[in-house]
Amino acid sequence: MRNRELANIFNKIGDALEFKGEMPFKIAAYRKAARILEDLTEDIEVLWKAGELTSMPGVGTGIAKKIDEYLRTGEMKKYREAIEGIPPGLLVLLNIQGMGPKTLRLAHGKLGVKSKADLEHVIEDGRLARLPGMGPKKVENIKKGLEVFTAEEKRISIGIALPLVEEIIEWIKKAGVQKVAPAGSLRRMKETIGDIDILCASQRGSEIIEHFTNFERTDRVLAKGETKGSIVVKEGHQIDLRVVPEECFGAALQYFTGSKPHNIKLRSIARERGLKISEYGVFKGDRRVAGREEEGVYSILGLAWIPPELREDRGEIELGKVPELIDYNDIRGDLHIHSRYSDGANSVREIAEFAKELGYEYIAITEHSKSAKYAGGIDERKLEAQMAEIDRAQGEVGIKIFKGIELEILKDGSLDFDDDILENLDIVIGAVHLFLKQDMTGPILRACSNPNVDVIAHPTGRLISRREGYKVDMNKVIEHAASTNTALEINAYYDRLDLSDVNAKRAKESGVKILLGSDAHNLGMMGAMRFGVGVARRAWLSKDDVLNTLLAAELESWLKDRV
DNA sequence: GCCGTTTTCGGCCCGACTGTTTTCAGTCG
Repeated sequence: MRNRELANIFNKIGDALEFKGEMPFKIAAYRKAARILEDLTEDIEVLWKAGELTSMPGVGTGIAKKIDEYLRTGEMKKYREAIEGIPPGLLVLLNIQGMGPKTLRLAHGKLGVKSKADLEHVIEDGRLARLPGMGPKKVENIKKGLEVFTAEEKRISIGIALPLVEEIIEWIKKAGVQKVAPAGSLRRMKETIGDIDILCASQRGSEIIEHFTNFERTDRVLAKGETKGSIVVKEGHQIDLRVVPEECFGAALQYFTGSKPHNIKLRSIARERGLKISEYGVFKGDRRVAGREEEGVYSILGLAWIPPELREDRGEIELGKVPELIDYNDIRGDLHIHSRYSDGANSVREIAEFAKELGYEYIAITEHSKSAKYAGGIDERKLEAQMAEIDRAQGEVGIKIFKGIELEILKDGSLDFDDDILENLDIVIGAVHLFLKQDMTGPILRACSNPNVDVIAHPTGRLISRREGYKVDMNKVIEHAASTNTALEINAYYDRLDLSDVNAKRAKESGVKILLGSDAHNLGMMGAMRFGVGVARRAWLSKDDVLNTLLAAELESWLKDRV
């Protein structure tokens, strides 16, 4: 897949043209093309070979020609021209808060700034502040931006952000407000979150914000006004709170939830209808015609309310009706859990009892197998012993416990246990934890072909913002999983969330069943299931696409009959 | 650069904030 490669190039063209002061709409067109490529679930080369590049809205003849040129020759003349004369390392400075294209061009043109080091230098010696239009405050801002920039790329996993936000929302409620809600990418349940946005309805703006900034783990207060406050908590994450009047809450929630492309499309629909949308409402002339409720914003545009997880401008607006999405309450059980037998912290019985508390009808215990030495993988004898314990716990707790294994897929695609062992298990989850440096496509395909392997766990092996994952051709895996009726897992552990939403969407479209597994190693981690559900919703999955929404008996027969 | 049966040209989403200005440009979300 060269989608991302091309997206990067178009983004860089956007940056370069912006720096050079090119027409804003041209720049927007390149950025839009980049985004389309990032979101594209199909391989761009497939569309290219089929001559269907311009079938993507946002890709016209100009962009299509450039994609074609690049895929044919590995080069793009426009890109070369765009970055011509711009020192490498200059454009990344556009990512500094407070540093836009105009300021950067000024600093480059007048002071010869070519790098971050140069920039720091002209800040220190005061030359930047003396440029026309600049001043001490602006420079101070850029200086602050530089501090963050150094520690850049610290998007937070949804698994960290959501509990933190819930805690802060509880705190805000103590100031006596009713309506408080997360917004932004957190509300859209994106796998990682940049800024954390919270919205609240009240007439007492400054009072609420004062209270907000006194949150117990506040490290620094960045801003404190009547409608907006901004803090950095001790863990280093920035949280923004906005306070709007009650009658604007729906419009503001819609507005701050985004995504940006989704909102842009809504506003152009509004414009066609002679309406104007802002965070204060939908207006016909000066008259507010919607804005108290989020639903109203959509309905006045002739649209049904769209779940936040879908708001990415990936066709959800044109769809005209709300697709049935899976809900957390549809989940009847967790089928990827580790106990003390391998590297988990709890006994089978403790897990079963906790699962019952969560309202589950069933679970599966899936230890690591023997080659996973680092995780205390179990051998055949220990597996045998565990089966007896599972039978006992099942009788005592009164919840269906499937006997499973998270089976190591080895270098050559062979499996850690023999088939006669696997045949006696209810569920076998094939997984790669070793040989992370090599291309694991072949081994995974071979594992799918084994009729005893029901599921492939965390198929790419990525760890969000820590590890890219092993090499694997997901197109091939999805295709083969579809033909062997092997399920693919959305691993709900917040560092994995693998399959990603994009891959899961593609898998669904190919007819592959999805399993949601917490991969829990202690009771607390079982709660991660909700993050997995978030990914599933972003992937447009319905209840029918996900295996652990089935009743125990239905699941059992799926596992037996799937080949 | 993209787009369109009211347009093949002339539009393209919107508002706040900030700091630098004496009326507005730049940046951000």
